[in-house]
Amino acid sequence: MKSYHHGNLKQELIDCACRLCERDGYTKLSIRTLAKESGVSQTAPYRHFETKEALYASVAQDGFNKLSKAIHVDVDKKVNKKQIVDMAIKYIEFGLKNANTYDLMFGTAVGNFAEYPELLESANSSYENFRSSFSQLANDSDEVIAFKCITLWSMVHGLVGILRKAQVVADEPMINLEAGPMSSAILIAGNLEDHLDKVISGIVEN
Amino acid sequence: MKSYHHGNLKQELIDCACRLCERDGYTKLSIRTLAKESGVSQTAPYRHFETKEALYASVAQDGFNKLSKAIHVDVDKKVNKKQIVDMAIKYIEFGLKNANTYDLMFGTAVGNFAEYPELLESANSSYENFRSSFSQLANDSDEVIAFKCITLWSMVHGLVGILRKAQVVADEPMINLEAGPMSSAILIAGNLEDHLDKVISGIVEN
DNA sequence: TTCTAATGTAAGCAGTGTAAACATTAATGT
DNA sequence: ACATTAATGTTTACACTGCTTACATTAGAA
Repeated sequence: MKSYHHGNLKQELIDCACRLCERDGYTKLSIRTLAKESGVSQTAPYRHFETKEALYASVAQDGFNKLSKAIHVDVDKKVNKKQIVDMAIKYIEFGLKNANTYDLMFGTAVGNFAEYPELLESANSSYENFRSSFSQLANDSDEVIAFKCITLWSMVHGLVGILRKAQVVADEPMINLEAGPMSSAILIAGNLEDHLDKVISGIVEN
Repeated sequence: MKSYHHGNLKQELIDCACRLCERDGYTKLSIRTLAKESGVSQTAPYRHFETKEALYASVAQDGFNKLSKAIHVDVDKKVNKKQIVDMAIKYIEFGLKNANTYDLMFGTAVGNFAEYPELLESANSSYENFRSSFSQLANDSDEVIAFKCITLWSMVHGLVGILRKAQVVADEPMINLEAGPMSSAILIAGNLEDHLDKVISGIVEN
């Protein structure tokens, strides 16, 4: 016998939404199916999410939290270039393995992060994770650190996008590139570490 | 008095779709309003586009054609680094000024370009435009050219994404960045040419 | 214990993509 | 020139969507 009140609906909706978004892409997600999945009436989710965008925001937030973990570098030991390269690789792997969630985090489905303070916080926290690694690398001014940081971020972010467009599937051998534009992305994919090492050297050594 | 047959419906639908997609974002576009706009019944578009995705493909194709024009470099004169920097700037400007169309070109709304040969052709042609400039820059092997090319592409592609997330509005002063993550993107935006010059030097000079 | 706010349900609106059956007309083959 | 066919348009309808409104239940505060 189930009670009238679910008890933990909000979290269950978020968890379920994260799963479905990543599996089918966020466009396929409907609030109704989500409600059904949680065994609740089709309008119940609206008690916890004013709009569908608000639900997306929660999924995106969860994505940023996972990204933070994925790219985390132990800052106790002194940070060197190799660790930055590792972080970049981790970032790219995250983007490729969680492609649909990544869309939600960096696409336009959530228009304005400022409307969702928790999401904004998580996003900024991911950025801060990224940034703090740079801050330990050299005695740069804050501005230089920020500059290097945003340069690398846009670099890896772009790589995620291009590698996906080249139809690379993360945990498969890098095949099936012939049909897509930018097939030469395979040149990078096949030498990702070398590639990043080279580019990051350029950024780090100013 | 209007005739039963429209005469030029397909092209009119594409033109209208391009306009509306860029104005409101492709998610807001409905086939019905598109049909109404062209003064035709709500299912008439299906005689020209099997699915909504096929319509998106046409809009994306148009986007790639425009991109090709935007980044075109006169290859008669010898290509130098400055021209590559210019091209990169043109690319980024295109991405920021045609943000919604850009989403269609590089997002997941059109899943597999191979299903739309004309789109694939236009996309590859844009890439070829990009590539040919590099091929004139130095006596590199095809592989090295492809490598440099895809490196720069992912770079500018990433910048477009990050600058947008930082809420930069292309033809406005670079303001309103405080609320977004990665606000430091302004550091790049404010020095775009310098930034690109530096990064491109690293790529070009191997 | 009573009252109120939080959380759930039921019914329904306006809008969507798209399929099926039918209407009109342009193009084509004899 | 005429008949046939293929292309292009319309009508109707289905299943689905996000979301609103009015109402039901219950948990927690007064």
